[in-house]
Amino acid sequence: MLAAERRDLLLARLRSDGKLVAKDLAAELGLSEDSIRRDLRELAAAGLCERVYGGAVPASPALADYATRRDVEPTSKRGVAKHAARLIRPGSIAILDGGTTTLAVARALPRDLECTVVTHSPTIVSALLDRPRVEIILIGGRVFKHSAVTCGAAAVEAARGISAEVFLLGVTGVHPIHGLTTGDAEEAAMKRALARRAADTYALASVEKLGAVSRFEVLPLSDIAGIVTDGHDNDVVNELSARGVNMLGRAARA
Amino acid sequence: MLAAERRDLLLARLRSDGKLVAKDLAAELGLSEDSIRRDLRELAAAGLCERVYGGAVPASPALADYATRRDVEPTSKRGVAKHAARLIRPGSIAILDGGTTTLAVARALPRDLECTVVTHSPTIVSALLDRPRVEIILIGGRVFKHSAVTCGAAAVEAARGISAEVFLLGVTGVHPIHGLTTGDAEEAAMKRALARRAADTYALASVEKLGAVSRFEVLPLSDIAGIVTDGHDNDVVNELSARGVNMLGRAARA
DNA sequence: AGACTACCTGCAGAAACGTGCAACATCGCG
DNA sequence: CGCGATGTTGCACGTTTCTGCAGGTAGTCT
Repeated sequence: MLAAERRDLLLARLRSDGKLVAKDLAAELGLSEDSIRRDLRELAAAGLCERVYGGAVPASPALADYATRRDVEPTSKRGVAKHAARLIRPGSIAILDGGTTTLAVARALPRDLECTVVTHSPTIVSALLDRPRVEIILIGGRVFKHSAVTCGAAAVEAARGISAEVFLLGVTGVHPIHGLTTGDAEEAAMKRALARRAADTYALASVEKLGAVSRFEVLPLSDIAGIVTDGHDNDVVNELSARGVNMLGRAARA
Repeated sequence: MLAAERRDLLLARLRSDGKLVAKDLAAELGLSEDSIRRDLRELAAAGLCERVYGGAVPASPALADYATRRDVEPTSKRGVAKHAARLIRPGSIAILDGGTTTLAVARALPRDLECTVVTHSPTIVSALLDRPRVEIILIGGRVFKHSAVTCGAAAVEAARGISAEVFLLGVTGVHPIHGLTTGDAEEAAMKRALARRAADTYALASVEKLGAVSRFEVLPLSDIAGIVTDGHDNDVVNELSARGVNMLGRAARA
C-alpha cells in the first residue's frame, strides 16, 4: 500500500464513517499507530481533517456534510452529554433524538447500563451496538439525509406505539422568547411526535445553541421538563432560569 | 517494447487500478525501476498523473477515490457486489438486506443512480447517505445487535407496506440441497418477510458461502430468481446450475 | 490520585528518489 | 559505408522520505 493511497483511504473513511480511530486503522492496515498518526497530523495540517484524541474527524463541510457536524466540538459537548446520560435511569425507556449532541449522550452511557433506547437515528443505533444490556428500538421511515434520521408520516406513525420515561431532544436554537427551534419543518414535526410519547422531555443545548434561533419552532419552553447545558455565567442561562426553566448540567451550579 | 508504448501502458494501468507501484511495474516489464520512474516523472510533468512516494496515482482524484474504496473490500466480495449492483435498475425500488456483502453492494452503486432503497440495516443507510438521488426507506423495529439489523414483529409489520422490484438477500450458507441458510431464526424470518415484498429475490454468495450450511433455512432455492456469486469452476456452482438455479456473476461465464 | 492510553520527539534502518555517467542502439548526413 | 548526434537504458552515488521503536509528556478514565 502506497503512503499516498493510505491517506486517501483515511479521508474516504472519514467521509463514510464521520470519524476515524487511529488504533483501529493501524490494526486494519497492519502498520503502526505512529504512521497513522503521522498521516492524520499531515492531513490536519493541510486542513483536510481535524485531530481529536484517539483519531480524527472530518473537517471540510463539502466533503462530509453530516459527518462533519457530528463531532464539531467533541470536548464542549461531552459535558452536556455526561449530564444528560444521567437522566436515563437503569431499567427505564428513553427516546434519543438524532444529532451530534444526542450521539455524544449515547456514547456517554455507562457500558453496563440496562435500559431501552428508542431512536429514529441509525447513527445512534451504531453507537449503542456495543452496549450489551441496552435494548434498541429503531423507528423506521423515510430517511432525511441532511441529518440522517427518519421522519415523515411513516416515522410519526411508528412512534405512536412508544411510551417512554424521558425524551432527550436535540435542537439548534434555545431562546428565552422563541423557545426551542430547529432548521427543518419535517424534523420539527418528528421531534414533537417523539416528545408526545415521553413523560418528560429534556432539551440538550451545548453552549453555541444558547440564544440562537432557527427557523422552525419545535416546542415552547413551557412544554419541557428542563434544559441540559454546559453554558455558565451566561445571560441566556440566567434569563431562562429567571423564567422558571429548569436548568441542568454545569449551569445548575451557577 | 517502445518507450511510448510503455507510457500508454502505465496510464492504462493507472486508470484501471487507480494506482501504480514503480517496483512492481519494473518487475513486470523486466526493466529497471529507474526507467519506470523516468516515465512517471515525464507523465507527471505533462499533468497526466501525480507522483507519490513508491509510484504514482491518476491525476484525476475521482478515479483514485474509487480505486481506494475498491481496495478496502475483499476481492471476493467486490465481484459479487459489482454484479449485484447492476440488478438495481435506475428508477426502481430495491430492498437491501443487512450484512457485509450487501454493504459492499451499497458502496458499489453508481454515485448518480436514482432509485429507492429499502433496508432494515442502519449500516446500509450510512453507506447511502452520500448518494444524492437515492431515496432511503429504513424499516424500524427491535435492533438485533449481532448483525445490526432490525427484526422482530414490528419490523415484519413495517415491511408489509413495501413493494419492490428486487430484494438482494445476504445469507451465510448456499447449498444445492439445503438451500439458503443463516445463523439466526429471527433473522431468517425477517429475510423471508422481505423476500415476500419483492418481485424477484437474488441471493448474494461470495465464494466462502458456497456449499456452506447454517442452522436456519431462509428460503428454498426454488423461491429465488437467482444467485450472484464470483465462484467459478466450482462443484457447488455446477450442481446449482444443473438443478436449474439461475447463476449470475462470474459463474455465469463458466 | 493512579493507571492507562494517546501523543510527540528523536533516532536508526530501509526503501525510494534524483543525478551524473557510461554503454548501447538508432538515426541522419556526408 | 563511416561518423557523430541523439536518445534510451542501467548502474552508482549521495540524498530524501518513510516507518517503527524508545522515551518522555500530556490527556483521559476510574
